[in-house]
Amino acid sequence: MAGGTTTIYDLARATGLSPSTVSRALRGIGDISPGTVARVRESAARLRYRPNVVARSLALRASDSFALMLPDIANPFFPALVKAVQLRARHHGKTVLLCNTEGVPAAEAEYLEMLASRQIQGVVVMGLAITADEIRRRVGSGMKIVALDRAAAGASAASVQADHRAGGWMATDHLLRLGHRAIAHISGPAQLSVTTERWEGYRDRMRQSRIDPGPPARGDFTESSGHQAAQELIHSGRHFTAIFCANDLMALGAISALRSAGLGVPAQISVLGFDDIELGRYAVPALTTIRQPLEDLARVAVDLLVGLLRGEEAPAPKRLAVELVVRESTAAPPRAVAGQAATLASSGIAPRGGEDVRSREDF
Amino acid sequence: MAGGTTTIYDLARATGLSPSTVSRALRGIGDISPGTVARVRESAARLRYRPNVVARSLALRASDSFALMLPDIANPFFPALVKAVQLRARHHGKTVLLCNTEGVPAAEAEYLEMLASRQIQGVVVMGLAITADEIRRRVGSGMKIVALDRAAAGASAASVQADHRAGGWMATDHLLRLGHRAIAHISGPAQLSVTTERWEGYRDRMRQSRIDPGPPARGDFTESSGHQAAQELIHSGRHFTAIFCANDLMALGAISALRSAGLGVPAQISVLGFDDIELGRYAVPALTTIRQPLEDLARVAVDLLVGLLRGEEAPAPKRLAVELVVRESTAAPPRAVAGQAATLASSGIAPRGGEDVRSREDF
DNA sequence: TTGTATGCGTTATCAC
DNA sequence: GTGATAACGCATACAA
Repeated sequence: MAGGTTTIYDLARATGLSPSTVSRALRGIGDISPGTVARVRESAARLRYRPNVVARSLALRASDSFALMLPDIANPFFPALVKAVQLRARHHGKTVLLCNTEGVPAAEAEYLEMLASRQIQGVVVMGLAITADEIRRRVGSGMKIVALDRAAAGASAASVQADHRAGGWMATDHLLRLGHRAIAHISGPAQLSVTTERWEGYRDRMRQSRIDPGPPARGDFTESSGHQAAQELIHSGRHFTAIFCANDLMALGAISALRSAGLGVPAQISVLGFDDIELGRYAVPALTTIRQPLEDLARVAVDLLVGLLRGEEAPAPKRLAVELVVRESTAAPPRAVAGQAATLASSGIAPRGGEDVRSREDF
Repeated sequence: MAGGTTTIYDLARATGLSPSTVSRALRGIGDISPGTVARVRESAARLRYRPNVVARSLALRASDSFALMLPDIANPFFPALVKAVQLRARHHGKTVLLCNTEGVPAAEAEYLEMLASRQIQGVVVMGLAITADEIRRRVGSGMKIVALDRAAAGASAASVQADHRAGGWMATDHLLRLGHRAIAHISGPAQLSVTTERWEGYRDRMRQSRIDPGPPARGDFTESSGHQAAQELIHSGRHFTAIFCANDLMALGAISALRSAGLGVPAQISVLGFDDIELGRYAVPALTTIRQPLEDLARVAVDLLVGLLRGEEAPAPKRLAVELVVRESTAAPPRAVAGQAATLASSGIAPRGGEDVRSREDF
């Protein structure tokens, strides 16, 4: 045990066996007698043997970890997902390397080089700027890719996504059923597929009720962008009694802006988010939202990746159902001033009426 | 270039040099002629050579990454810190492995084994259950440890912390200056040093004004625990006009509970947090809080660790200053009902008066 | 300034 | 069932 660390050579010496037998006994593969296995295990425990993962990776030309690339861990949706992914990864005996790209393509490319350097052959990507095909072009076809909550840009990648379009549809439907007609939408970054899909769901449901959806206000999924978008909406003079925000964080920002402008939520304006982050539950008012199945997404993504790593074929893209969670930020539109509830002029005390209305899914 | 990857042997063949010369040229160490360096670099670029970090780690018996262990990445304070740490790590050419312990000692131990297996010899720990000495006992003295925002439990570890005690003091001082006398405290997990220190700052400042601080309500730094603690405070019938919460997340939870109970913030009850998480800025009301110098903490911690890894001695524990950030969740206590503002009986409309008061630091 | 030989700890391919 | 032996790709002591 040179230098304090025990190796299989030490175990070989201790047991009177050969290194290769020790190696096999430790991993329980090949034909080894139960007795030897026991002996090896015993002295491994006694000598506090710890396998050297680095040496193993070198010999195997493969690592036991994979990467998780995401644009911004500061968005509360992602930490929860990271947790879920790590949990599932451990279930497979894998560790995950977190790569924060900040949405900048250069960082993405740099990370990919890094992964290749480390013999890492699998990556779960979320909201990336570059496509799976570009990834392959950069680091070779050995890299297994699973797109999480994002259209598989490039035919060959496996992917799981929540059904964002259905989510947009359900959100809008909920507001329409409450009686809203003037529903604004604050969307996310234009290039992201989730942005488009949530918007399409909204648009389709609006059109179904013969209402012109109008152009979305543009945000970037941060709280401050939601705040700002809502402010612009207010000052534009555009009429609306509800806002469907493309994620919870922007919804929180929007609520903040509305209240600062003297507009009650949900008394005057209803606000609906997307994701169902923990924070939304404790916000005041508690956020009505579309829940993404976080654990399921993580589980499916990791399992998919592990499958690819084992050499399995990429299955067809998977879609997971979302769910409407009705809380307190949505209510019926105000009765009296229902023509201009959202203009700055009407920022006094709201007429009661919306507060206690709770909606149910009943279709 | 066997199997698609280029090695230094390939470069040696391409340049007519030996592998060791190539190795040195690539790293720019030893005495090598400028000409050979250029030649090596050129063919490295042409053959798309990528150093195999795994092989290097094996040869060096050391990894180029370090670990960041923290209890719960779902707490918004941590993602921001993770970002800052990763940023600084890249500045040193290091990558960081994120270890989420969920506060369970078994997970901590398991992660430590994992680190040792990977030849990782440095770790930045936050809010861990086990001490630095226990870490050393487990994985040997080779592990370099930097405690971040936590007392260096065990003499030998380096550490950086914000000045939590001063923070507790400043928070309480701010409330006292606004005119509050009955100030409750919702604290964190008892075994954490930051919990104790923040509480001590609160206690000292209270005593300085000859007010009995009373026992703190106990939370665990989650929003829901803040919510619950505030509820219990309300139902206890105990009198208070302000709450100093040991972190922002609990403050947000407390505000939620207060409002649900019909208590206005800050009109009836002032609430003050700790950390200055992004969310607090956009909450309604915007959270008054004690700001921790996130980037500085991360920078100092990483630099400290890199120093230790280079064989430098652990310097004395470092303390970084915190800062009071006054926003909207604190105001003067209500005038009229100043005797029982916090009981459920008085949950009607609050007397005005607190709303527009803005405090300044003026000492 | 450059080359040779060896080791890092493991796995895999053979042979016994 | 078990044991030699040769990779894996890089770094380094030593020799030239």
